[in-house]
Amino acid sequence: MTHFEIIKKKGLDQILTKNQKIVFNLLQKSGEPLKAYSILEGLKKEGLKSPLQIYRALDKLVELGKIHKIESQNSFIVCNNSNCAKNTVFTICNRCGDVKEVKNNNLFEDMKALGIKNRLNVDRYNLEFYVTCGNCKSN
Amino acid sequence: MTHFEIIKKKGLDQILTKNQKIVFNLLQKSGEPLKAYSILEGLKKEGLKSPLQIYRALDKLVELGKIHKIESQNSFIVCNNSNCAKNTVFTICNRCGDVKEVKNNNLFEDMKALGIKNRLNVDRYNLEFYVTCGNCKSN
DNA sequence: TTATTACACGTAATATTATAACATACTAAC
DNA sequence: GTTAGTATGTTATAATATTACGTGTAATAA
Repeated sequence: MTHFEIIKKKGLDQILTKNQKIVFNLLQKSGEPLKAYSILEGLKKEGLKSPLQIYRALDKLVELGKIHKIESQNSFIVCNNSNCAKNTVFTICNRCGDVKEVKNNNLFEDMKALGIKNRLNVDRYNLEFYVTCGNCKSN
Repeated sequence: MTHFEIIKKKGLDQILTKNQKIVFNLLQKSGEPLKAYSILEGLKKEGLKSPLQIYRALDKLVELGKIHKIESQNSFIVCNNSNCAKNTVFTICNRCGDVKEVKNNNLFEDMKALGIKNRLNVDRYNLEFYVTCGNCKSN
């Protein structure tokens, strides 16, 4: 096994490159979903200048499963769920857009069973629950 | 009850306007997901000229539940499922991007139960199964 | 009747999101 | 030392979506 293959095998522990680290750290610090161009804004001071630098890092981080893309918002959020295997379950508030990753393990088990039951031969899934969040409900 | 309210109540049977009809018919004829700008291309001959004309029609059709948006592709497809209540379950092929709306009623029941079980107070959900489609598997 | 409201439509300009194309550099494998 | 694989940097451009403003039309309210 070559050095590269070893690193690839490590998956989540793969060593991040400079730009990947910078982008990942910002997302982690934020804790909420950020858009590519707002990440770029936030990282001008780190020397990042072009959208492509951001998108390349984001693509890689998604591929590694360290972050997820919320498609309906074109935003990115740090993965909150060590054993999601790139499957994603989010709640998204209808009113304020607030996003939370659902971590409940039973839910992941149930979803897996659902794919099998329906013979869909699923590699991966993305589930978005549109809800009214607690905050919006009380206001 | 006013005339407008009556029409709104009718929901799926609401009378479509000229542009909404044109866009819906193209989507229906196509049977597969189309993107806004390719819809625009296809409808130049019908006199539609600007993206906004397309987006306005698409927004309304989504709101009425006559079509769905596939967020990860920025594409739109005719709803295939009379009782989906705007809930969506798609299979999306990892390789060729082919999209199919899943119609299985038991699946919708199971999803509903899942939302309740997890106390997520779900208004609506979108579920995307990433698969390798039959076509791509055999090739 | 005359406002007024609610929509639908048309058009131009612009904003936002994402990628193509090309050049350079680093590191590991052979 | 050469090759392959990957990361980086930069400019330009493509693809997706919305803002802002103006017009028309039909239903409702005064």
